[in-house]
Amino acid sequence: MEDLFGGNIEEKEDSSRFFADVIIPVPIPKMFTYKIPKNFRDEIGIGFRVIVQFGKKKVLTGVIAKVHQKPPAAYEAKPILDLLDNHATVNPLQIRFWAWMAEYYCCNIGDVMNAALPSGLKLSSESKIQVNPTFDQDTSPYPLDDREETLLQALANKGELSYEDCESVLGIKSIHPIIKSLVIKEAILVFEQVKEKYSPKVESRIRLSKAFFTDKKKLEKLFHELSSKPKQEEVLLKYLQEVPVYRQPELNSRGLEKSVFSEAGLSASSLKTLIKNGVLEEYKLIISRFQEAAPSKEEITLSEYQEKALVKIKEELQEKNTLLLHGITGSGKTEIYITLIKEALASGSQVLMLLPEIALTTHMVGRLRQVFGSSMGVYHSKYSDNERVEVWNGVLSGKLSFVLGVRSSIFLPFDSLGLVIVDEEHESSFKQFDPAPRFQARDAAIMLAWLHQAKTILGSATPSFESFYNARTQKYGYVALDRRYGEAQLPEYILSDILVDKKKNLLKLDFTRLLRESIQEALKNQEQVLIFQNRRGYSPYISCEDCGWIPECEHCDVSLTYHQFNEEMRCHYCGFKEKVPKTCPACGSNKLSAVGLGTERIEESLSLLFPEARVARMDLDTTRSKFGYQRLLEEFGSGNVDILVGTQMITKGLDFDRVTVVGVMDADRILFFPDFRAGERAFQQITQVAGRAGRREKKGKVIIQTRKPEQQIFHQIIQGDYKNFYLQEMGDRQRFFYPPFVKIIKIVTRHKDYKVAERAARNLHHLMEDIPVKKILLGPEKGLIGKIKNQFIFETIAKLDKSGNAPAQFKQAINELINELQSHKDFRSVRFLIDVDPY
DNA sequence: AGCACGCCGACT
DNA sequence: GTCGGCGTGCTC
Repeated sequence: MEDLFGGNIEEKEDSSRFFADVIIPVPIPKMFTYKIPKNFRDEIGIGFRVIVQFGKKKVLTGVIAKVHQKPPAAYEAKPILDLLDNHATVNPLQIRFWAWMAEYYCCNIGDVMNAALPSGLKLSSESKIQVNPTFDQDTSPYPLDDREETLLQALANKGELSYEDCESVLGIKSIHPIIKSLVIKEAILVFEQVKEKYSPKVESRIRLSKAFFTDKKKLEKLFHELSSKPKQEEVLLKYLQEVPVYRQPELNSRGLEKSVFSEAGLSASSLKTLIKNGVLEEYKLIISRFQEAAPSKEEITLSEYQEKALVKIKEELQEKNTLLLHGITGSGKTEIYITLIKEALASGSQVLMLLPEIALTTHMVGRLRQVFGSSMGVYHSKYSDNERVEVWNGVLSGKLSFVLGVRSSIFLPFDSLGLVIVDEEHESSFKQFDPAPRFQARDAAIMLAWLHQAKTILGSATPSFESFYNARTQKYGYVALDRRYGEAQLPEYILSDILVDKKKNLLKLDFTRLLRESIQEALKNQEQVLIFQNRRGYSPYISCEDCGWIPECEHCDVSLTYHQFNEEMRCHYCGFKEKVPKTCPACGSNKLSAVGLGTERIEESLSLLFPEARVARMDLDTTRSKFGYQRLLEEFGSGNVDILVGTQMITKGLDFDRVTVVGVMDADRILFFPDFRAGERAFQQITQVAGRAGRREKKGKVIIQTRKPEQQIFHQIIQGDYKNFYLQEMGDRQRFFYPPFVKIIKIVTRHKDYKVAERAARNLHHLMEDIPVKKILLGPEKGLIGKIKNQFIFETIAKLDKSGNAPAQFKQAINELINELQSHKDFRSVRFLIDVDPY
């Protein structure tokens, strides 16, 4: 039977699968429609990765979002070039999640795809060259120079060369001109080759060949022959010793790791000979990059107190989808998490647990690994791309049903989440600032859980005001753990007045007498000390004592931070660095001095004040390497370090019994930061770092250096009075319209020309005033940092009514306004960024 | 975002 | 005369 188009019924079956809307990893607010070639119409589906041509030159990996039959009206769709998968790499739930994120955070779905897929799952297209088949050197009108000849010769041998190959063939860096010239002379063709970036880890293994394995007589004969070749005999014996194939024949198929032979000091050439003679055979096995670890059988025993909390959590989750677990440091949240995770897994659900990046290398991972073994995937930003692809595939195949990860792990291909935990939910690092998508992983995780009909638990000792507010207004469930686990006692807080000590001349190298004496005593008792200062480098800036000159970044509107260890001044915004000048470039004076306090300088001061102590520093500069953070932690944990100086990093997960003194160098720096959230952050940071002090039998001491000890917030921190602090701050938040009472959307305008940036921002502000939504607009104001990377920055803040669809309406309107502005020639090169819930 | 097409200055 | 600067328009 034939249909109208002359195809038979079988073909009609896939007539609904002519076209596909494809997500392309480019910042364009659209999906693109491609034609599905006949030969994979039956296989293709949502979430499959495909190769498509995009534009004239680019070949990209796309993800199918929709399959349909509607041909695009305005253009001829290009065909999909290839199908990369025989299964969906991304599931339909994820596509919905991506679409939600693009809409909510005002970015392109391609941006979300870029953030979501590990780059190993996106293909790279590599430019390669081949000989032009129509080229004949003898008849060519163009003469070739030596280099071109060499390249053609190499090409004739190899068939094709990548640009890198060309570089190594010619031994020079700039091969582009040569390739260009050869293309013009029609000697070569350039083509794009797509290649899979992910490469599985393979292991060489050795096993006995089939002939010898099945025929024992043959083996005996072989040993007879080998008696004159002791080295080969040794190798074979080693194999039989390690793999007793005659007693357990099934072992032979897996064989033995090749490296075993070399590690045993056996001859590699004898092994080679045995392989050549067909006695042994070598094969490759794809192995996991992650070590196998068996889950422990240990029972988690909860204290009576924890047990009660657990019951309450389950009760609350009957009614509410999200729950705030407000547990002070050391209250035993981890055991409760473990119990809940185990139960969720036992019921067949998947579990995702998010941690801020700096907390992910610590105690918690080790503890969970102990319980869940290698059935738990870990997704960390310091993992290589191959490792990430393996976690992705592990989730996809169902091998990993529990993942512990940083904010980007919300993008893993879960299909049946039952529980999502966000620990340390107040941490600002859950918010991605740059690039798009500018998402808040905690909020996105709640959305993700909702898509899966899963439950979310937010855990923190110092909840974000948003979450606490949601708990108090009954939107979230709420369970508090306000007792420390075991016998650990709450630390004693002492405020130490910097100004008083300064007057009495007791302030030495920025340390008050109280703090110095406390450190001294701790050292005497062989105890450890933590010093917290949220500023890395030696000092925030250098200044000329005679004329007041301060070195500033050439590209940004900030002073350069002085790093003493390499005598450099660095910009923490763009990475610009410069040597410290010998004399002041403004007045020639040589009295240049470092002003202010950074971790490096504190480290130095401590070595001067306590020459017998072993001091270490933990900040971005000392933990850049993959294991830098872990190494420092181990050093400190093993007692090789007496005093640890650090930034935010030390407020997380350090769980050491010997810490009895915690010093906060400059509490005012946190408190007087110009931001409505400064108080909230100060409370969180000081409480968190204080939580590191004194855990078991001994009470810890927390010494806070400040110039304004009378501030009420200190007394609330000291009393652990989160609630009253919250209530008081919330009064201001409500009066002055700040979150969580309003929704904030920040619009950032950037341009290399100050005037253009300002005018664009003003224009946009004007246009925004007419959006028919109840709102308060602030700005445009020069950014906190007026210039970053040579781009001037202006910000406008919109405060919106949270309820109803005002935010959605507003976002849509802004997008239209931005489009309108950008079609104007003056503002074409202006960048507008929308940051939803910027925090 | 890239990348091609297109129109005006300093170089062989 | 050309190489190349980056303004602007488009990508299924």
